Amino acid sequence: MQGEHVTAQVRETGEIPLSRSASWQRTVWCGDLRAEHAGQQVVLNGWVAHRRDHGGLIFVDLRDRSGIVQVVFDPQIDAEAFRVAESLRAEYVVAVTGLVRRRAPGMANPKLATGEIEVEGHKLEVLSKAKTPPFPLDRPLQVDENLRLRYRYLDLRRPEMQAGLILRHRLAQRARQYLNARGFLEIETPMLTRSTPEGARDFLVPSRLNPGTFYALPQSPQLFKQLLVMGGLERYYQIVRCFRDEDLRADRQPEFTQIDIEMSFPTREDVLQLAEGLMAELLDEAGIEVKRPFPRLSYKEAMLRYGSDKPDLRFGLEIQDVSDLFEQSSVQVFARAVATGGVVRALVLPGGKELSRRELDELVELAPRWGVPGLIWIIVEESGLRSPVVKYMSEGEQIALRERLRAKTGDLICMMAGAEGKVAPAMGRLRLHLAEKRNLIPASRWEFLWVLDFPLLEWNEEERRLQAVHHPFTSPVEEDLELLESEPLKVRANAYDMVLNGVELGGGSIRNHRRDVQERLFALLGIGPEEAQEKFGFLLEALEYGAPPHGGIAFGFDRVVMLLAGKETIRDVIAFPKTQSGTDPLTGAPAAVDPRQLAELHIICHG
RNA sequence: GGAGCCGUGGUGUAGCGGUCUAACACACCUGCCUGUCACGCAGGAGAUCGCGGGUUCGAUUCCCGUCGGCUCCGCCA
Repeated sequence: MQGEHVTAQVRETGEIPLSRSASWQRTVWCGDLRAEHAGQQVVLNGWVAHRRDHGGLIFVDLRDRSGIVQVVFDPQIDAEAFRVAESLRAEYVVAVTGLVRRRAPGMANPKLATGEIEVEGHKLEVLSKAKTPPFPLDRPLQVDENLRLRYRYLDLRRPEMQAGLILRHRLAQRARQYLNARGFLEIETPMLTRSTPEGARDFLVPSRLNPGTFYALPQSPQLFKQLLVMGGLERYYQIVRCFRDEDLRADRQPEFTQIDIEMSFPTREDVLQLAEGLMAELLDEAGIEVKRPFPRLSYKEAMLRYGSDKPDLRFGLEIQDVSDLFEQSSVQVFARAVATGGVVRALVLPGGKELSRRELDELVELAPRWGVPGLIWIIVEESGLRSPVVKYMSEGEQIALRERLRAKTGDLICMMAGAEGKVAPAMGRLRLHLAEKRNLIPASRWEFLWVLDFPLLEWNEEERRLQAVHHPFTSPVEEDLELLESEPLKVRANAYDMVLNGVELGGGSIRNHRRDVQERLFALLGIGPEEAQEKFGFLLEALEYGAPPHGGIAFGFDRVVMLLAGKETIRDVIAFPKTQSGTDPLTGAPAAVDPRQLAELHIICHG
């Protein structure tokens, strides 16, 4: 890029080149100008951000990717340039030739990086006129997102949007640099691949050459990266687009980007260290220092203490088990829960006495939406506990509860009882709800953690079968291997998830490199020998030709950028994202196609 | 598949059964203005209140449906 060269020269020598090959081409970027450049002749290219017309003097804020600089047009300096400046409007694209000069004392603008100087306009050329933009580009944004997406090229001119994409670029480069330095090779994998059972819904691509058959876009390059290490490439990475045809969320798009990593002969520890190092590097790029090693929690402990497999550790409100205190209780919901193998869990909101009766009732009403029938609140008063249920609780239970929870006067205790699988996540929701409501989440903290020892399998009630928690290629923990057929739900996986501030950033595992184990897993997942052979035969076969032990991890790159850019949705760090209904208002995708195209693809559409 | 919130000049909002002939700010247009930087001043133009139906003497306002956006649940190995 010529512009980059311009910048390099300016930064290294402070000298701005006199000209480019064409007279209107920039010799320096707007945002690079400083007091040291005063007295130098420059040519600027950019967009008119603002025009302030004082009648006899016109100020123009000229914007390019690097920033904004003020250009002054004075009829006594150049009458022709002044005349052209009078015709300028917002977003006109111009070339300005002029002289950098220090602003008069008291005239500097501390809000601008270039505020010490301004450019005296000598020549002004309009390269491109512009209609009035449909929404303002110069102030904190509050515009319907549909409109922003329809005019994405305008939205992208906003410095805030550019900052997100620039950070994204820098993070991607830093990741590559880190992995390159550790012997990882960036290798591309197919976008047109085969659909496999398990996992998310695939996007399908019809094959013209093979009527009635379809490619699938990859949900991730999982199998290919395993085949690459089996192919002896040892260390692989890719910053790669992945596709999943599921419903969208603020942090989920149908196409998204992963930093995908796989290596040969690693221990779990090797992968964790590599991943921590990578994240530390990326946060450093964003000017954030992180504490290492990252704390680790087992899945079980995470569910107990935080009611989530991706706990937000920026605040407390830890959940505690109090089942044992209520085995014999006259509080029926508690006693019955314990008697039927369930649990009683509690958390303390310090100072929660401030909540109004109305707010407490609201919590009770929310409980069913979190999947449990109810919630019991107890306020710790100086005189004792106050709660609708307190009359059923014995003196001993009250004392034991307070001591166990270390609840102080003025605190609120929230409790739920029932099956552990229901209560734990509901308590997790409650914990997040209270933290948000009470503003307990500090914005500028960066709390990483690893969640380890996930179960390998879980029961899918709807399909009445076992399914992989992570994916079917994850290996079981060695000691648990013998339980695989007898007690499959107790088998732990060699898997790990990295969490930052309650957001799942990435996950991975040590894979199966033994065919027999992989086949046993397929069998448990209800994939019989024939189906396994048909759909995964290539993998099973590869496992027989000297597959090294291997494992890796993949990060949701959009989420990393989102968090580091301080955004609330990954759409703000993706140049051209889709709406929640999966459409692109800019291009109109998805759209109907010509019947001839369908015919060629051997496709007939219904409805 | 489900729940919630939103939809009013170009943008963001106010109005929540009748002086609404729809208000305000910004943007836009015209004029004035030589030190502004979200310039200022004066004037002007610009809206079938997302769409369809219903209730009512009367609907931007209430109800139902529908479309679109967002948030969430389900879903996302």
